[in-house]
Amino acid sequence: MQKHKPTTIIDIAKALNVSPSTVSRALHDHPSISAETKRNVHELAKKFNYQPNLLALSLLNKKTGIIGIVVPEITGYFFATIINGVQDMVASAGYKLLICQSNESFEEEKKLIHEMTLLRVDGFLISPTFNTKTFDHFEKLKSAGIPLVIFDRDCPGFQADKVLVDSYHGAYQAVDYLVKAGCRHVAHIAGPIAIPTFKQRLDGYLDALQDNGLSINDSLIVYSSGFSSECGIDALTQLLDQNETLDGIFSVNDAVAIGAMHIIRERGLRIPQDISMVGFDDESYSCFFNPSLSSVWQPVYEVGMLSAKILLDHFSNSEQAEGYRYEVLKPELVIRSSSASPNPLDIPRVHL
Amino acid sequence: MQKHKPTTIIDIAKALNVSPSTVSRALHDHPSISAETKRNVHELAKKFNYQPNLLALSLLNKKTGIIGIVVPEITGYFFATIINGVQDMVASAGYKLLICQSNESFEEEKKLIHEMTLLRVDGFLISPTFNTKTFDHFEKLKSAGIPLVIFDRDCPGFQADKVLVDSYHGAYQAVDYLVKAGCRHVAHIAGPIAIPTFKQRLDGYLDALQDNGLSINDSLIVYSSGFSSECGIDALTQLLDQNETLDGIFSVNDAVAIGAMHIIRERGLRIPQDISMVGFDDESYSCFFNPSLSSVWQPVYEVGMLSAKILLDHFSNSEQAEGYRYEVLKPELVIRSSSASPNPLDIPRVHL
DNA sequence: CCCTTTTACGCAAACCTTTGCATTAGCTAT
DNA sequence: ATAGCTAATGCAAAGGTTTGCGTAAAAGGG
Repeated sequence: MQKHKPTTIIDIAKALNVSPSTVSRALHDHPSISAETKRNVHELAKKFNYQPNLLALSLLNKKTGIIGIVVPEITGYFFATIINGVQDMVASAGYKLLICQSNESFEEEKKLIHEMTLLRVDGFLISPTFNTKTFDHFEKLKSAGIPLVIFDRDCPGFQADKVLVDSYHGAYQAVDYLVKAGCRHVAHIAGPIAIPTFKQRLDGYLDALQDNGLSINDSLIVYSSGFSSECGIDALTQLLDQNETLDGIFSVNDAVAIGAMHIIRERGLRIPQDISMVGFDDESYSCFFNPSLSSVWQPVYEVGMLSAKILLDHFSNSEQAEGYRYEVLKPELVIRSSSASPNPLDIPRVHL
Repeated sequence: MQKHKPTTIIDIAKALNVSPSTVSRALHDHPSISAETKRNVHELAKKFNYQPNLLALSLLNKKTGIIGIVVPEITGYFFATIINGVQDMVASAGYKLLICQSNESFEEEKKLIHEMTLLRVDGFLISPTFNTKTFDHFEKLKSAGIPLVIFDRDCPGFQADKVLVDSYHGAYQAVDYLVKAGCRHVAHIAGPIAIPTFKQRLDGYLDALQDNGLSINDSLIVYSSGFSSECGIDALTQLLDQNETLDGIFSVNDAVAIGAMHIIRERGLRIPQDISMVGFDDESYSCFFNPSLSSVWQPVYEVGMLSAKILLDHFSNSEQAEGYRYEVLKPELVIRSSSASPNPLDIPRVHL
């Protein structure tokens, strides 16, 4: 494995006894280069397998063509699909994507952003950690003139372009549906309400109950310590041990819902006859559970596409339109068989 | 959003009336710089918020500190977890990761590798497309002296460092278990056998049957057109429509198995009483199905860690040990309740 | 007081490419 | 013949950093 150093424009220039500038111009088909020189250059470039050094170019142009994306995790349908949306959008504009995971660590997030700044990425797409309460590291980007778009998770008080999903609306739909389907004692497995997204889901739950004339029972709200199925197990164990009357559950996400369903079955209860269940996220496997899990679908791919689009707009229209974009996409309730039908005569509409 | 250009070492030099070299040395704590100068430089660097330009450095050192990883997809537990393993390993060595998806497209794979070469990534981790039959683009990397490690999917005939999982062994275990549990008519939902991984799973299936003295029934082998749950639905519909006797299924992966289980239930058959099921991959949700899905777990995270480690070794020991590393990791059968217990008295061991 | 070290720093090259501004030669038009 | 033009190319700077080597001044030794 002989390590040739890559051919440069200078190598070609020497071999042809011309200057590097001539070679550069020939390769770019500059009009003031003779046809013969061009031919020679192209020929030699092919022969030596010349590849332009993008580093040198980036240094010169002060742009790398790389977009940095920071997500809390890539495992899981949600962020992976957002990344797909981003990828597809930026690739079509000739940009490359540098993907990093913060693993929900604020320190990691700061470090990653810093490192990517050193690499001179042209812009950022960021979905902040749940532990991101201060935004100095984002402000730094703004004052350095590096465009950024926040997606999926809001940063209250921080001004920037944002692409979010209307969690409140999704939650409201889900709970409203449960109530209209006959549930009178709907519980909520909530996420940490310090986080806007989960506060919104809780609010949607509360408002939907109240708008339907149901009173709120605080002991039907249980807070999950995390977002894995194991947390769902814990949450539901806690809930059932309270012995409250209970005929419906709105879960903060599908993974948790699945853990919860496991416990429901284990206690000999039936879904949806005894307890209806609605999740959030519409994971790819949710429709294959038994019973298939009703869930709130989010336009994840679109979030990715739109975020990327907004970022790309910064590159082309440098004349920064005043103000920041604030886009809120609508989720959609997908009804399957884990929740009772509103009209007992209806057969549940099963989505695959 | 005023776009300051970033401070350079030259700005500091001018402000202090010294040469850039002095600033550089001061920042690197070079011994031949006076304590006072160092103090001044550091002070000003902090004040101006100086950030070294990694592009210039990369250009100089001919290394970027970036590792390129090309995977067929990032959606899904398998590759996402491998990436986690890689990430953790390379981060500890100070490398950054450029993640790209080929979407199982050979052309895309070639294009991505080419582009990443232009960006001068220091090395590659590649899991080839199912459509990658020729390896010229890999050979190019080798002859350019760029180290690469192939993982998860083998490239027959191409010499390189490889980290693979022993699919044959996993499949053999699964089918051997099904037979010992009493299944006499074990079907296999196979992947495309043009791909070594799936050929191995098929071979494991065949050998396990024969070693147990069972004959092979070709109509019990059905080929799935893909790897999603929808494909499992198709495959099993086809299988059941043949009306063959059938009491066990070994599926090419969990997603397909889940689609298959859906159909089994729909036809009024019971799992595992009528048909036992074992999948492959041990997805994170598999243990929450009803019944929970037995599966072959693969050491995914370890594949990532080891692949990255081997690549990193190339950077430190440039004195290339002769020959290529060829690592084959062992998968492990995880028995849950979708498969009958070997001894009817045993209660199935349920893994969470 | 002079020679030798040491201390502290500057110069310039190297990494690779692009591009505005010469520069050269050959031609045309006057 | 000569100014003016065009065609084809070269020069050099710029982008930011590191580093071997050279050098000045100060310090030390005899």
